[in-house]
Amino acid sequence: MELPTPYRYAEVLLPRPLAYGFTYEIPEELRHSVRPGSRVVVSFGKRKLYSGIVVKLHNTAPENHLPKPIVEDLGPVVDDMRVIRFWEWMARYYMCTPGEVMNVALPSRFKLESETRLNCLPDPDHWPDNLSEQETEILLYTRSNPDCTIQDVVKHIGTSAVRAVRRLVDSGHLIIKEKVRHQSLEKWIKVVHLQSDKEEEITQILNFTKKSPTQQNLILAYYKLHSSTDYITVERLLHEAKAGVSSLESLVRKGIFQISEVKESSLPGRAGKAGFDLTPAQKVAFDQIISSFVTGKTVLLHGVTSSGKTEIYVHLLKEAEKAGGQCLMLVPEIALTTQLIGRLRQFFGDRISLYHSRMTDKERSDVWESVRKQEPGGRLIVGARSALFLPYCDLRLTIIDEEHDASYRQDAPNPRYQGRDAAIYLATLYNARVLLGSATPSVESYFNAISGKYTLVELHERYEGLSLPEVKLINLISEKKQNRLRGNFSQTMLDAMESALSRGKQSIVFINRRGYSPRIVCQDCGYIYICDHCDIALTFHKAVHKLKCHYCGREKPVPTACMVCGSVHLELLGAGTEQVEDELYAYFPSARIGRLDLDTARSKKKYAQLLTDMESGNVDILVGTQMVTKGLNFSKVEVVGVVNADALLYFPEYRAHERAYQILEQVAGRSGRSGEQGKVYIQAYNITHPILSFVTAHDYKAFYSWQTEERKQFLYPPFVKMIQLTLRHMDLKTVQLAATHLANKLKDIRDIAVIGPEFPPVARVNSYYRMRFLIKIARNQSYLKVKNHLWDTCLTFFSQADYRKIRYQFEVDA
DNA sequence: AGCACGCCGACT
DNA sequence: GTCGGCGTGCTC
Repeated sequence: MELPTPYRYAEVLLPRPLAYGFTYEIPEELRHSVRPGSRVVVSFGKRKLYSGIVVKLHNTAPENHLPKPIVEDLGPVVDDMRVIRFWEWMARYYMCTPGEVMNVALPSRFKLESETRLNCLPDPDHWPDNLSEQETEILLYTRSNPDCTIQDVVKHIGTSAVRAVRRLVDSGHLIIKEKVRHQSLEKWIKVVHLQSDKEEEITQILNFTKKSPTQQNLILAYYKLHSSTDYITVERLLHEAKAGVSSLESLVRKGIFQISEVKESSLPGRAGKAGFDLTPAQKVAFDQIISSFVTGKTVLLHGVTSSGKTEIYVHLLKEAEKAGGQCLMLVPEIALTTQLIGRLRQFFGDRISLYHSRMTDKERSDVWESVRKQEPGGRLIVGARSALFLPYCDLRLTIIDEEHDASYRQDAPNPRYQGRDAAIYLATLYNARVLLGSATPSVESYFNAISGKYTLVELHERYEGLSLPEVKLINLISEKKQNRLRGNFSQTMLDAMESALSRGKQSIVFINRRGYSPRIVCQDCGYIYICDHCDIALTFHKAVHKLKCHYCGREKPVPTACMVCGSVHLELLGAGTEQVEDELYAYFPSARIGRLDLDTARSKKKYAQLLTDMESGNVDILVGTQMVTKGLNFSKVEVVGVVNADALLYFPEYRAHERAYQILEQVAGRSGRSGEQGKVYIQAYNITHPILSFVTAHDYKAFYSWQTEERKQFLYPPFVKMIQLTLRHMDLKTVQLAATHLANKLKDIRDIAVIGPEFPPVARVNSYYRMRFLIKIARNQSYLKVKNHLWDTCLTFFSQADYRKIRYQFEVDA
């Protein structure tokens, strides 16, 4: 039993974009249990109940108002206050509110919001006579649907019901109450035991079940599992014996098996496979990492594709596990569903837990609890960027795989943060070690390594003496002149794929666009079909026979004639994955072709199937977008083809070249992962672009110095800090006017350079016109000071009546 | 962000 | 008069 706290008040963080926590009074009877990290139910506003998190206890009574009492204590969800400090840091650094951070941090199971329930007076005799028709209707509805919500009434009667409901509530004819649902947080697992009085020999038990082979399988599977694990779950046993529930149930009825439910937290973790040896090169890198960790410095591991970075991670995790504490391994979202997890499971069994947004909320809150309580499954976490928010108590190692990957950045909604950078800050809170790994490090991280802030560890050798793939550039202009183009492919590339196919090898074809064709143009009047809500051409999708907008997701039917001039001569311009796939079917009729893009990967099942088929060699050619560049290892891939490199190189964005280099080098790295050297063919109209020569030579350092030169000259990160401010509104004139006026205000802020306002490449998205500013801040200026100043300026500016309806957002470290 | 409240124009 | 639309400001 804990002693009552001497504190009367609690600062409670609510899941709303409010600038700060609110003060509530802790009632006498809750003083022994409420503490920082507790989840409490509080009333907020007129009648709503929310669950919030206590961030602080104190005795300072609020000056201007009487605090409301805490209604209920739901127990702790955070034990270590560094978790809350991390939220507060993120809100400050990325310019949003702590409530918004908390909102993404907590699994929704922890976020309660009350619903208003309506009930009428049961006896119609007490209803007044002067009711309007609508009021009667509402009372009748609530009588037959007790505990209904206002939304239910609205659905039945219409929006106009809201006011009538309020009148009925005021006159006391409708009773409202607030209801919050509570759910148990403990995960229960069904475990199978052999009945205690049936400890006889296996042969004897098998005798009981002579007549049923499935039941015999179950018993054999039980003995098999029993020797290797401490407990046997129903799920596992059925899977192992390939049996159904019914046969297990009849064994229970016969009194052979017993099934009990236990809390998952009470189970010991299952063991994994024993270790393996690192290659000499990997061992050298491993030792360098360890010795840098001793000094506390962050390490950047730059290892070429297929150099075995994962093996090093596994060894580090093993060491860390032995030492105790918690480890976090961050990976890009997409890599989670693939082979990496399988490999980690091999070594760590169930002791490693996953955490990502595709999990169910139940699964997520289970992991949350096991991390908070440091249970066996809460020590090794592999997750996407959201795993940063788990309630660590003893974080000692953070590994960030593919640290350059753009998906570490969350760009909507708030908090808009860079997961890699936030992970580094999180690690400093816990004094944990950090390892960043990549074959194509981000310019920022490499800059930090060169300047001595990080330790640079390099792995130049590919695993098992493989050589890096040979890259050939194909000049599309000269191929065209020599009549060596077939559709989107040069003959050279097709020949290479043909040759691979004939020897049972696989090919990967990369094209940076999904759909069939990114534009439909009328050949007579030149009209291009664009989205009604965005300033962008619609993409033709053949599989679903629709035009799709890749910005807002809206779909339109495919036109048969031009909507402007009526001409039927509509032409498809440009190529996407669907078209390339179709073409390949024509060129290689016997080949098995798979397609991997957002459209085919949307279903988890299909995606997994595609990967399995690729692994087992049931697919000969894989066509895909950037998805094929991320964390996929297929040993039989010999040829990688890039259909059109130009499409990557000319984006009006300072990171475009970096991204292009990363994508090309990563996709090239998919080839030649076992035995023979891989071959990469890159088609382009301009083959003289420097990026292409860096990729051909696999020369990251040359790319880096070329790129930093460019950034230094034009003042881009890492040479300056940069914040992007975007304004949006449905009306073009309104945004333009506001942006011009805001520009004047921003001019007055010292120590910053403001570029803009400018229209982004796509000015209108989802019916909103956007204008943006780039704000550059010298590295030696106080970033926080400038941000505060910016924040205040915008707050005052946008509170003016004329601009109140303009939405604005900051992207820090844009 | 919700959500209530209050002001104002349209219509029975 | 009453209904519904919308702009404004507060929430411990």
